[in-house]
Amino acid sequence: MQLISLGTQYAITSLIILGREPVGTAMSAADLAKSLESPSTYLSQILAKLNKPGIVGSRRGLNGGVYLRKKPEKIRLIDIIEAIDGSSFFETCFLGIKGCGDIEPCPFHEKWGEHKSCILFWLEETTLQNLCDDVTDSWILDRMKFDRKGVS
Amino acid sequence: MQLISLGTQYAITSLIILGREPVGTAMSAADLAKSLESPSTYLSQILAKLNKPGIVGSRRGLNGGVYLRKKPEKIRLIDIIEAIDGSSFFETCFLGIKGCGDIEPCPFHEKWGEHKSCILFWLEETTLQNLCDDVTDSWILDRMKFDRKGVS
DNA sequence: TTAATATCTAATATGCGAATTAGAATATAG
DNA sequence: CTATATTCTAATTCGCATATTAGATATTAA
Repeated sequence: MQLISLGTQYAITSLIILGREPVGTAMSAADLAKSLESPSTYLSQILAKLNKPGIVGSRRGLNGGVYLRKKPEKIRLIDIIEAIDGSSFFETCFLGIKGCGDIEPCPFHEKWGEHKSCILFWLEETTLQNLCDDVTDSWILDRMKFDRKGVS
Repeated sequence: MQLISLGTQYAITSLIILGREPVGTAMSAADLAKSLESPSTYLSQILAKLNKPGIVGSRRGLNGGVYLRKKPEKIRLIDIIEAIDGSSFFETCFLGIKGCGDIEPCPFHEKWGEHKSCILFWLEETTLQNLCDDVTDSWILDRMKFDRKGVS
């Protein structure tokens, strides 16, 4: 059991790597995938889902790749999660009872609602910038497995 | 995405129904399954997992079934969840980074840890008795789809 | 214009939890 | 003892999220 899917985990880690470069810097899905040890075309598909909400853009061809379209402080964690997983986690009943709601609540409705709100608030206020700030250089270097051009 | 599995949802609802009867009252998995609209042998397997931790016992044969072995106020929600789903939710990293921990934390480690602790505390202090108390008669009747012997 | 590099798209495969099924074992009532 | 009700066990099937693959399309550098 996980709150977010594997695909979203890949996406967030990719964006943390991307977010440490100047906005607009492109990285290929293949390079990012090498870092994450994930299949590159699969990562490509995942990152493409961040295109519609305007989080990233992409360029085909030589020196192309995926790049941020917003400043990291404008990208909220919840936006990334919703783009890929949707918002089902925040909408479903703890007991899986259909029809559960304020009118006919299951015995978990109120308390579980509080917990969900608490998590939701956190995901809304946390930005990619916060994540990039929290990450140590050694942590990120451990995950930069590709050869960066121009970096010895 | 869900915090608990479908099987655990079935188990909790079954126990709520059982918990409203005197301790020791047996109900067949088939009857309970009718209430939950779940396959009965599947429910049987799920409820069997509550046997080892001493939450329920079972009797084969005519008038047999599954019965509570503890008072509802002694059965904690967390015990039910761990018996079926295990405790992976409370042990895994938000980002799925292996090696994530206090020593080499991922950028979510601390905050996510707080949220998990908060939920864990709730699941530890909530008992089956609490759930049975919170449930309204009409709610439970909606879920009692089988013919109860001796009840008109 | 050509070769190399990438994304994009869609179809397919894989793996795992969920669900089903069939039959064996056990208990009870009469 | 027999018929019936029930759990127990293990094998199988199903469905979906995850992952892979192949080919089309686009871009750039030279």
